Amino acid sequence: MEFRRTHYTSHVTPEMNSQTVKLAGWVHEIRDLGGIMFLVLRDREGMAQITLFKKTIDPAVLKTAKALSRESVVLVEGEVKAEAKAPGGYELVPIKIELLNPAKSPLPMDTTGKVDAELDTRLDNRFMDVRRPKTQAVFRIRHHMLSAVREFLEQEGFIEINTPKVVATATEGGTALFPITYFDTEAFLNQSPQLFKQLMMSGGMDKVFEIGPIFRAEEHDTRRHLNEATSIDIEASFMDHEDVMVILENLIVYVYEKVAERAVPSLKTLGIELTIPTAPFRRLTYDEAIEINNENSKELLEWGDDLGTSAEKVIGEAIGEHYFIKDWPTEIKPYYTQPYEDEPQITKAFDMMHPRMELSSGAQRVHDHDMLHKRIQDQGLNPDGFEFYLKAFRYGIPPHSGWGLGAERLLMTMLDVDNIRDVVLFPRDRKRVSP
RNA sequence: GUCCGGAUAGUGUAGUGGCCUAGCAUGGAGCCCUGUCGAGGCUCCGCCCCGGGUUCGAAUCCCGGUCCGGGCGCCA
Repeated sequence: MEFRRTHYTSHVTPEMNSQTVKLAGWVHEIRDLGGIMFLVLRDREGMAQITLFKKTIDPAVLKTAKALSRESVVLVEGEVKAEAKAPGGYELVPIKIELLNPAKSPLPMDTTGKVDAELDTRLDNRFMDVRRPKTQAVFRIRHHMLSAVREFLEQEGFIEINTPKVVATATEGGTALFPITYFDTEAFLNQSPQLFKQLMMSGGMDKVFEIGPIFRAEEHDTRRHLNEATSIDIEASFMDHEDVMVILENLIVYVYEKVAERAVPSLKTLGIELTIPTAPFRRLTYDEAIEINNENSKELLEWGDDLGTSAEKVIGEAIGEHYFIKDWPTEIKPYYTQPYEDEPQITKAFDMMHPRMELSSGAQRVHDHDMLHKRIQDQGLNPDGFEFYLKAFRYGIPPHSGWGLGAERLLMTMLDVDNIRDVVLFPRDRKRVSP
C-alpha cells in the first residue's frame, strides 16, 4: 500500500498547475452536489479541495470517493488545477484515491467547528480533538513557546539538565506527594526539581535549567491547577534574586516575541494578536502589595498573611500587566529562601505575576549549611530526610538563586485560555487519570 | 473538602406537571442538483444519567447515588 505524500496541502500552489502530486490526510468534509463532488482533505498544515467532475472522472475513483466517511485517512494522487473558485486558489483533480483507513460513524465529536464539544468530551476524545485546527494551534504554540525558552536560556549560558522524578523525600513541607511503590520501599513522585538543581550549584555547573513534569497530590480543583504540571526551572550561582528576576522578565518578553514571530498561522487560527509585554516588569514589595489590596478590597490583609485568590485578582487588576512581588515575610516562604541579612523577618523571595495569576516564584537560596539546617527544623521538617541535600552545603556551595515557572500558566495567560486543561494534551487533575 | 449550578439522540442544545408520540442544529442513510467552501431542497434514523418516592399523570417535583461545570479552600 502506497502511503507517502509528496506535499503537504499548504505547499501546493496555483503555480504548480497541471503537476501531479500526492496528498495524504483526513477527509474533513464531503460535499456531493450532483454533477460535481468536493472532498476537503485536511493534513497537519492545512486543507485542500479535491474536485471530482462526475462526467469525466474514472468511475472507480468516483466509487471510492462516494464510499468515504468523514475523518477517514486517504492518499489522493491528482493533478493540480489553478482555480480561482477553489479555496487557496487551487484544487486537485484526482487520478487515484487510496483509502488507507476508514473512520467509523458517528464520530465521537465534530472536527469542523460546526458544533461545539464540551471540554470533558474533548478530553475523552483528545486524539480527535487535536484534529481540530484550533486545538492543534494551541499545541503548536506550546511547542514554539518551549523551544523559545530553551533557546533563550541557552543564549544566557544555561545548561539543560534532567533530574529524577522518583524521589525518596518531600522537597519541602506543605504539599502532598503521590506515593509509589519502588521495588520494596516507598518512594514519591517529585513535586519540584528544587533540591536537585541546587545540588548542581554545588557541582559547579553555575547555571542550569530543566523543563519537566512536577507532581502535586493536592486536592485542588480549579481552572488553574493540575496534579501533573510542567515546570520551567532555573538555578544560577553567583547571582542574587534581583539578577534572576531580570533573567525571568527577559525570558517572558523573548518568548512572547518569538511566538508572535514564529507561530503566525496558529495565532491567526485562534484569532489572537499577542501583546508583547515590556521589561522591566514593575516590582512591588510585599508591603506595597498588601497596601494595594487593602485600598481596593473588602478582604483586608495583615502583614504576614499569604496572598489568596482574591488578593491576586485585586492587585492584578490594579497593575494590569506582568509584575513582581518581592521581599516576602520569611515565615510564609520555604526554608531554602535567604532572609535579608539586616532584616531577617523578610526574605529574598519573589513571585512573578500575570494579572490573572501567579506564574513563577523564586528566591536567592540559603547557602549556609547551619542556617539551612536550622530553617528546615524551624519549619517542622526532619533534617535527617534532607541529608543528601544538606551534605552538598558542607563542601562549598556558592551563593545562588533561581526560580520555577509554570509552563501551562505561561501559555494559558499568553493565549487568554480560561481552563489550564486546554493547554495540556492529557491533563491530570483531581478526577482524571485517563486518557 | 465545601458552596452554587447542571446531566435530554454520536455532538451541542430547547423543553420546569397533561399541549412530549420530546423540538432545533449538527450527524448518519437515501433521493434531487456541475462550483460548493458552515452548500441547498425533500424523506427517513437516532435521546430524557441511575435508584427510590409524590401524583390520576413525571424529562419536568422530592430524596439518595454517580458524573460534569463554576466559585472558594488547599497549594514552591
